Amino acid sequence: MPRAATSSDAFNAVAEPRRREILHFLAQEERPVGDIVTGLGMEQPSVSKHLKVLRQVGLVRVRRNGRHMFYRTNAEALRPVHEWTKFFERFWRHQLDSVKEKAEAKMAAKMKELHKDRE
Amino acid sequence: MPRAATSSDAFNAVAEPRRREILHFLAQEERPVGDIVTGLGMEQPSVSKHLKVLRQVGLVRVRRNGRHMFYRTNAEALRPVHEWTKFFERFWRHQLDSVKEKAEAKMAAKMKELHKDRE
DNA sequence: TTGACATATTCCTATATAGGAATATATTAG
DNA sequence: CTAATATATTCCTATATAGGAATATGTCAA
Repeated sequence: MPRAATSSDAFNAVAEPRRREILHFLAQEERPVGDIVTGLGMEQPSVSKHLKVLRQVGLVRVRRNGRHMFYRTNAEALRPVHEWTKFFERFWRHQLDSVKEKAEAKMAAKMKELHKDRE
Repeated sequence: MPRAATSSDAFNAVAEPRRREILHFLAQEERPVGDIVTGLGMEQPSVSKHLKVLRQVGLVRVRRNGRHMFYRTNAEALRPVHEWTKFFERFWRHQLDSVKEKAEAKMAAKMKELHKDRE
């Protein structure tokens, strides 16, 4: 069995760095494809293909205006990814705490040694 | 060019649902491979392969104890994913706000109509 | 209608899977 | 040492890419 399709869900779609760049670029305001091409320095067919994947998983919305297609990021579709990682937040917080504790213990040991010298 | 390797970074590694299950399972405490196999109902070779990918991107740490390999999730390695999605949080918040505003506008229109009837 | 512009699609190829089956390696118990 | 247990690796195959090149589709302007 091969890997799940890039267009199967947000997790797979954002695994590609180029697509993350595009989502960032389209986060603030809608933009035509040409702006993405020049703005991010990618090939036009490549951008169109990435946009297709992003559209399939609902990460971008499109609106046509004449010959221009205006794309914009649909942030809502990123929530599942954010929520999933959020669950682990408390764990890395704890990890950081224990690193901090170790550093403090080390410092305390050093202070103690300095005291010894004075005795 | 094919897709970037699953072992190239956390984004690619967590695109696979099975690997996300494993990370969740190993978040609270370290466990031997056998526990993952029975706990999540996956094939043993499959679990070993997924663990290898997770190890390569630093998402899990291992410790040997006799014939058992104890794996645990290294949540810290998920921070880049969390931080990247966090940037979009304000956008989906705004989206929700505008939905809310529309709902409130609708409600206001209804109230106004009721008032009209009384006149 | 014809050209010019904007975007999408098709064709091509090398490559990295995920899972299943079989086997290899490592470690301990007796 | 040998058997048993725990985990890892190898071999296999179908499949979905990402990017490059070429081309198709769609829409407007004159």
